[in-house]
Amino acid sequence: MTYAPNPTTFNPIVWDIVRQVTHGHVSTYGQIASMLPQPADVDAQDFKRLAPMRVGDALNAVSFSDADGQAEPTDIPWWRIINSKGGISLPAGSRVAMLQKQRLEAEGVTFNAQGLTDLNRFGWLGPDADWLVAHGFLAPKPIRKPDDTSPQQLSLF
DNA sequence: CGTTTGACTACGC
DNA sequence: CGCGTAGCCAAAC
Repeated sequence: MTYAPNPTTFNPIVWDIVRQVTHGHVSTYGQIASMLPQPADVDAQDFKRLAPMRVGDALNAVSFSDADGQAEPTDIPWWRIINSKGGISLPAGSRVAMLQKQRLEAEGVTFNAQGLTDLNRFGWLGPDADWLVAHGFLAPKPIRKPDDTSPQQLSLF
Protein backbone atom coordinates (compact mmCIF):
# COMPACT_ATOMS: atom_id res chain seq x y z
CA MET A 1 0.00 0.00 0.00
CA THR A 2 1.12 3.50 -0.71
CA TYR A 3 1.82 6.15 1.85
CA ALA A 4 -0.69 8.99 1.86
CA PRO A 5 -0.87 10.64 5.27
CA ASN A 6 -3.69 13.01 6.08
CA PRO A 7 -2.12 16.46 6.46
CA THR A 8 -4.61 17.39 9.17
CA THR A 9 -3.13 14.85 11.50
CA PHE A 10 0.29 14.45 9.92
CA ASN A 11 1.41 18.06 9.98
CA PRO A 12 1.01 18.64 13.73
CA ILE A 13 3.10 15.54 14.36
CA VAL A 14 5.88 16.87 12.17
CA TRP A 15 5.73 20.27 13.81
CA ASP A 16 5.98 18.61 17.19
CA ILE A 17 9.24 16.95 16.22
CA VAL A 18 10.66 20.02 14.51
CA ARG A 19 10.10 22.00 17.68
CA GLN A 20 12.64 19.74 19.35
CA VAL A 21 15.49 20.70 17.03
CA THR A 22 17.88 22.71 19.10
CA HIS A 23 19.23 26.19 18.45
CA GLY A 24 22.29 26.22 16.26
CA HIS A 25 21.64 22.78 14.84
CA VAL A 26 20.07 21.53 11.64
CA SER A 27 18.04 18.47 10.78
CA THR A 28 17.03 16.99 7.45
CA TYR A 29 13.69 16.03 5.94
CA GLY A 30 14.79 12.45 5.96
CA GLN A 31 15.84 12.53 9.57
CA ILE A 32 12.52 13.94 10.71
CA ALA A 33 10.73 11.35 8.62
CA SER A 34 12.84 8.55 10.07
CA MET A 35 11.34 9.19 13.48
CA LEU A 36 7.79 8.61 12.31
CA PRO A 37 6.32 5.19 12.93
CA GLN A 38 5.79 3.41 9.66
CA PRO A 39 2.31 1.95 9.11
CA ALA A 40 2.53 -1.81 8.75
CA ASP A 41 0.51 -1.89 5.56
CA VAL A 42 2.68 0.66 3.78
CA ASP A 43 5.41 -0.29 1.39
CA ALA A 44 8.73 0.43 3.01
CA GLN A 45 10.19 1.81 -0.17
CA ASP A 46 7.29 4.22 -0.62
CA PHE A 47 7.51 5.38 2.95
CA LYS A 48 11.19 6.04 2.64
CA ARG A 49 10.79 8.24 -0.39
CA LEU A 50 7.47 9.92 0.32
CA ALA A 51 7.66 10.74 3.99
CA PRO A 52 10.42 13.34 3.53
CA MET A 53 8.31 15.11 0.92
CA ARG A 54 5.34 15.22 3.27
CA VAL A 55 7.62 16.72 5.90
CA GLY A 56 8.44 19.45 3.44
CA ASP A 57 4.75 20.01 2.79
CA ALA A 58 4.09 20.35 6.49
CA LEU A 59 6.80 22.97 6.85
CA ASN A 60 5.67 24.82 3.78
CA ALA A 61 2.40 25.60 5.47
CA VAL A 62 4.27 27.28 8.30
CA SER A 63 7.03 29.19 6.57
CA PHE A 64 4.82 30.85 4.02
CA SER A 65 2.96 33.16 6.37
CA ASP A 66 6.09 33.56 8.44
CA ALA A 67 8.23 34.82 5.58
CA ASP A 68 5.54 37.17 4.44
CA GLY A 69 5.48 38.74 7.85
CA GLN A 70 1.73 38.53 7.85
CA ALA A 71 1.51 36.25 10.79
CA GLU A 72 2.93 36.11 14.27
CA PRO A 73 6.38 34.55 14.40
CA THR A 74 5.92 30.82 14.57
CA ASP A 75 7.29 28.72 17.40
CA ILE A 76 8.19 26.09 14.85
CA PRO A 77 11.84 26.44 13.73
CA TRP A 78 11.16 25.44 10.14
CA TRP A 79 14.43 27.05 9.01
CA ARG A 80 16.46 24.37 10.80
CA ILE A 81 15.32 21.70 8.35
CA ILE A 82 17.48 21.29 5.24
CA ASN A 83 18.11 18.56 2.70
CA SER A 84 20.33 15.54 3.05
CA LYS A 85 23.18 17.23 1.27
CA GLY A 86 23.30 19.98 3.84
CA GLY A 87 21.82 22.65 1.61
CA ILE A 88 18.71 24.78 1.55
CA SER A 89 16.07 23.27 -0.69
CA LEU A 90 13.94 26.35 -1.16
CA PRO A 91 14.16 28.12 -4.53
CA ALA A 92 17.55 29.83 -4.66
CA GLY A 93 17.26 33.55 -4.25
CA SER A 94 13.67 33.44 -3.09
CA ARG A 95 12.61 35.59 -0.18
CA VAL A 96 11.93 32.65 2.07
CA ALA A 97 15.22 30.95 1.14
CA MET A 98 17.22 34.00 2.13
CA LEU A 99 15.30 34.23 5.37
CA GLN A 100 16.17 30.65 6.15
CA LYS A 101 19.88 31.14 5.56
CA GLN A 102 19.85 34.38 7.47
CA ARG A 103 18.26 32.79 10.51
CA LEU A 104 20.62 29.84 10.48
CA GLU A 105 23.65 32.07 10.25
CA ALA A 106 22.27 34.10 13.13
CA GLU A 107 22.38 30.89 15.13
CA GLY A 108 26.00 30.28 14.22
CA VAL A 109 25.44 27.80 11.40
CA THR A 110 27.92 28.43 8.61
CA PHE A 111 27.70 27.72 4.90
CA ASN A 112 30.54 26.95 2.53
CA ALA A 113 30.99 28.47 -0.90
CA GLN A 114 28.61 25.92 -2.36
CA GLY A 115 25.90 26.87 0.07
CA LEU A 116 26.21 23.72 2.13
CA THR A 117 26.46 23.33 5.87
CA ASP A 118 28.65 20.76 7.55
CA LEU A 119 26.25 18.19 8.92
CA ASN A 120 29.06 16.67 10.96
CA ARG A 121 29.28 19.92 12.88
CA PHE A 122 25.73 21.20 12.95
CA GLY A 123 23.73 18.05 12.42
CA TRP A 124 21.08 17.44 15.05
CA LEU A 125 21.62 14.39 17.22
CA GLY A 126 17.93 13.92 17.93
CA PRO A 127 15.54 14.66 20.77
CA ASP A 128 16.01 13.69 24.38
CA ALA A 129 15.55 9.98 24.86
CA ASP A 130 12.83 10.60 27.40
CA TRP A 131 10.89 12.81 25.04
CA LEU A 132 11.26 10.24 22.31
CA VAL A 133 9.80 7.45 24.39
CA ALA A 134 7.05 9.63 25.83
CA HIS A 135 5.80 10.52 22.37
CA GLY A 136 6.26 7.14 20.79
CA PHE A 137 8.64 8.17 18.06
CA LEU A 138 11.49 6.14 16.68
CA ALA A 139 15.13 6.97 17.15
CA PRO A 140 16.23 9.26 14.34
CA LYS A 141 18.70 8.12 11.75
CA PRO A 142 22.05 9.78 12.29
CA ILE A 143 22.87 12.49 9.80
CA ARG A 144 26.42 12.96 10.97
CA LYS A 145 28.74 10.71 9.11
CA PRO A 146 30.18 8.08 11.39
CA ASP A 147 33.59 9.54 11.98
CA ASP A 148 35.24 6.20 12.34
CA THR A 149 38.33 7.97 11.15
CA SER A 150 39.93 7.21 14.47
CA PRO A 151 43.45 6.16 13.64
CA GLN A 152 44.37 6.39 17.29
CA GLN A 153 42.55 3.11 17.81
CA LEU A 154 44.59 1.38 15.17
CA SER A 155 47.86 2.89 16.22
CA LEU A 156 47.57 1.19 19.56
CA PHE A 157 48.72 -1.98 17.97
C1' DC B 1 -10.71 20.01 -13.23
C1' DG B 2 -6.61 18.07 -15.88
C1' DT B 3 -1.53 19.18 -15.80
C1' DT B 4 2.58 20.31 -14.02
C1' DT B 5 5.80 20.76 -10.46
C1' DG B 6 8.29 19.85 -6.37
C1' DA B 7 11.01 22.15 1.14
C1' DC B 8 13.19 14.53 -1.25
C1' DT B 9 15.96 10.57 -1.41
C1' DA B 10 17.97 6.34 -2.99
C1' DC B 11 20.24 4.32 -6.63
C1' DG B 12 22.52 3.59 -11.00
C1' DC B 13 25.93 5.18 -14.24
C1' DC C 1 32.06 11.25 -6.60
C1' DG C 2 28.90 14.22 -9.21
C1' DC C 3 24.80 14.06 -12.10
C1' DG C 4 20.53 12.28 -13.83
C1' DT C 5 16.51 9.57 -13.02
C1' DA C 6 12.77 6.87 -10.91
C1' DG C 7 9.10 6.79 -7.88
C1' DC C 8 5.12 8.75 -5.62
C1' DC C 9 1.59 12.01 -3.63
C1' DA C 10 -0.10 16.77 -2.76
C1' DA C 11 -0.13 21.39 -3.86
C1' DA C 12 0.12 24.67 -6.96
C1' DC C 13 -1.28 26.35 -11.43
